Amino acid sequence: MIDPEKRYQALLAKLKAHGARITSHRLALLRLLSVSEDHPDASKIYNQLRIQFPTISLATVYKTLHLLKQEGEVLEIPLQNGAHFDGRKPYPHPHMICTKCGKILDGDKLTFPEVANREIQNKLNFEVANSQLVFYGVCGQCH
Amino acid sequence: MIDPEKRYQALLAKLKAHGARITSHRLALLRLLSVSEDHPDASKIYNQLRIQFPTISLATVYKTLHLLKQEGEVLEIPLQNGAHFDGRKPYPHPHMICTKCGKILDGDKLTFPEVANREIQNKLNFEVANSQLVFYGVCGQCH
DNA sequence: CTACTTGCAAAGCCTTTGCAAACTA
DNA sequence: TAGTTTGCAAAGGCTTTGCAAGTAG
Repeated sequence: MIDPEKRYQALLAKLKAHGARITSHRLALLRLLSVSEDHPDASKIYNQLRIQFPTISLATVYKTLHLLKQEGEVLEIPLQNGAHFDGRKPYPHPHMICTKCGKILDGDKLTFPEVANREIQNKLNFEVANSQLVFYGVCGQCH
Repeated sequence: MIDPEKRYQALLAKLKAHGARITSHRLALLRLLSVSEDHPDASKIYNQLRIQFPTISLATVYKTLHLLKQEGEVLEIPLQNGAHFDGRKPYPHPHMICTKCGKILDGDKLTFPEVANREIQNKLNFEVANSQLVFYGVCGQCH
């Protein structure tokens, strides 16, 4: 499990180390990311932050997400209808999307990516650096 | 290996069975799809077809691709910078994208997706119906 | 004070849609 | 002829960018 407070501190430390300015909007975004288990998209983050900061703009959300992505602290999950973001587990991992309820499950404990990378290396002579693995189907609750 | 002529005939038969009208633009698009091993995007298809049909529009390309997708005869590969299409192997399969030369390799002979689906089913109780598996890295030629 | 950050509006991409004209069957 | 398909232009959704005003350090 990830401790939201620890994650928040880690994100904050990274921003500071990078020399970025610490604004209230950024702090709120870090807080939101460190708590969110649901892989929000930019628009959802924007709407959440707007509750506390009515003047915040979507552009600021995108800019800050971009910054965190560059620092390797946010994982972008590009889907057909826009990108979703994971600020708790910023390393590539499989995602399972339930086509009934829309939930996005994490597959960070699955071991098949290693099998995949090995097979791709051996059979295709292709050196995998990164991957984007999305599975669509029905989750246990919906089934 | 896929025989382009056979694939072309199969696509054509499917269109006819669907009751769609056979236009010269559609024939040219089918021909192009059945020959293309490089997973073109809509814009590339459009530019190729424009050589022979200078008045064809991008909208027509999208509409015809949509039709073929619905018939299950074209696979859409959604990437960050737009969708690419595979009209030769319209079933889901992994793709390897070389970050040096941009080539998109097919992984339709790889076996790990079965391992993946089984692991996801067993560990997460999630029933996979579909998947979109993209690996980024360096291909043999570029390495 | 200086440089970074913000909000706004505009623009960029890719894709879809509405509609009258053209065309297939 | 009837109904589909086409090209065009406009609009849609998501994301980025330019810039003047605001703010952190």
